[in-house]
Amino acid sequence: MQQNQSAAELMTFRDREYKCGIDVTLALVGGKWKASILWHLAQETMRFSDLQRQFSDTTRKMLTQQLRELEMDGLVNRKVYPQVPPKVEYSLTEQGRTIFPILELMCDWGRNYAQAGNQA
Amino acid sequence: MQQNQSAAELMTFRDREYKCGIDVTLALVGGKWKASILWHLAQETMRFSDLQRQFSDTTRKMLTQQLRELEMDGLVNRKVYPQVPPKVEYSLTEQGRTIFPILELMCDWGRNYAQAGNQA
DNA sequence: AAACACAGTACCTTTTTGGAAACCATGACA
DNA sequence: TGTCATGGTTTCCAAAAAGGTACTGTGTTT
Repeated sequence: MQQNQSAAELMTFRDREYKCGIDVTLALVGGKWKASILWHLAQETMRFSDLQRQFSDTTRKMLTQQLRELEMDGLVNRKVYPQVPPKVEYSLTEQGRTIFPILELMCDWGRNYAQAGNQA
Repeated sequence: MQQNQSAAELMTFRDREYKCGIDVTLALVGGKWKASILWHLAQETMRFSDLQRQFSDTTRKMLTQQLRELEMDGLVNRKVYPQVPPKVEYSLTEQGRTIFPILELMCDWGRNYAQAGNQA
């Protein structure tokens, strides 16, 4: 009497098990920066230094860490131009683009929430 | 040349500032349990003990903590019946229900991702 | 020969989150 | 009188996430 929508199928992702797609999604984009990074990359391909400017309140280390994980998870492309000084461009993969509708809703919902909250 | 969609307006929520609605949304439901809790409550009102059964891999402490925060944030109702043994029912508020479309998308997207990933 | 630009890496510390185990309050019930 | 059920709280500890600072590599320019 408890298997209504997701039934008994467990999902596996990076050696962990998840009962629900929501948890998989959060594992992929639930950190402090990933969703925003994807959102920005959805607007345009960006170099590492562009991202640094956009996310000026984080460190290079955090950015590269998050980008590496997004890349491993197949959501982001990393293109290195063999030149000096280096040039590296980040963009969304096909799969990365499929998450856009969620980000859009999250963006609107959060903004509405903040506005409503401030009026109360 | 950088203000395309969210412009210069900062959002405030619980003494913190956010540049983007996405970050607000993640602050509200981005933890390890909150999104799932909302998802379950969207299906039906539940007593605390029901939630404990559904989330058998977490502790009472975490559950109450998350529920309290969701309540403070206006997403969840807590109704106490004055009887012994106690009976407490949790349900979504109006505002809590507005997040349902996001959760639905997240559920589908995560499930698709997990399936596709397992075939690769 | 020295300095610069870009895109990092390495190492270490701090903060946040999650979790285990024990304790509490109350009225009903045996 | 003692036990049970429900819905918690408290304290302490471990793990994970995030952050700070310094260092690296390499062609090009000065």
